[in-house]
Amino acid sequence: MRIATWNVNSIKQRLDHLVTWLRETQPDIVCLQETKCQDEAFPRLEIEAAGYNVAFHGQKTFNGVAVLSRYPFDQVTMGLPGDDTDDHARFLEAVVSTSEGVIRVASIYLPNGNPAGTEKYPYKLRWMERLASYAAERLTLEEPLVLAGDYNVIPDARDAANPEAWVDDALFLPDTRERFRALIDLGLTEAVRATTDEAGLYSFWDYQAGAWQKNKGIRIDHLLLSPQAADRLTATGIDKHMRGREKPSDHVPVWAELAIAAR
DNA sequence: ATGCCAATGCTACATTGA
Repeated sequence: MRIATWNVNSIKQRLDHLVTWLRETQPDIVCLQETKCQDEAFPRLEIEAAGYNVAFHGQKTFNGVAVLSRYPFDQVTMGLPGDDTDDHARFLEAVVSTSEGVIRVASIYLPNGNPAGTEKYPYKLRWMERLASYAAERLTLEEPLVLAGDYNVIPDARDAANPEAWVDDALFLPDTRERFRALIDLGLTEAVRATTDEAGLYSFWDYQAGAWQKNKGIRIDHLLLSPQAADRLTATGIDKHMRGREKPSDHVPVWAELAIAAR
């Protein structure tokens, strides 16, 4: 089974690309971020017509997450626990049933945190701590669990074409990377790094300054796997070609293949 | 040091993103 994550930067602007990509790559479960769409306007019918169940959690203008699944949803939960005052639509957890049991998946849109000198950065760090608390709790279930999304974290210098350009950025600051490491250290496996040590693998290229043409990318979209999911990891990939299409998202899909039979 | 580009909401330009 293939599980993918993709920050689409507006579901409405990217609907044609999304449906084409679903047909081409046949993922079983997809976590989307930055849908930028209120729930009543979500293009549910078009996605259902492509063969997917869909759960979404959006808001006006910004943020917004969704999960698409070829499997039926047993359970859908919106919002990351730990702060009732946080009204950003950045987290959606779904439990799906397969012939080999349940899989728990969360679509994550972790706060950017820039500029780092403002209240945006402590919000990011607190959000990461809430995510770690959630992950620690879920890991006790000993289920296949996939936390997939736009983490807004460059884990390592080899994950940026020009790491020097990011040293003061909220995506690469030591506190950011430490908290990402702490999350991994709970017992999660970062799927792409579990399958390759290659440098030069990116999931985002800025629209500005010819970043795509110069391949000045960063790798910030990740899939974190519980031990029960990591044990079944067989392959990962980054659908880089999607960045070269007309009117692309600035992010591309990242996916992991798990040895769990499709229906 | 700043704008570069793209999207939203709105219909001028501010805000957000990374």
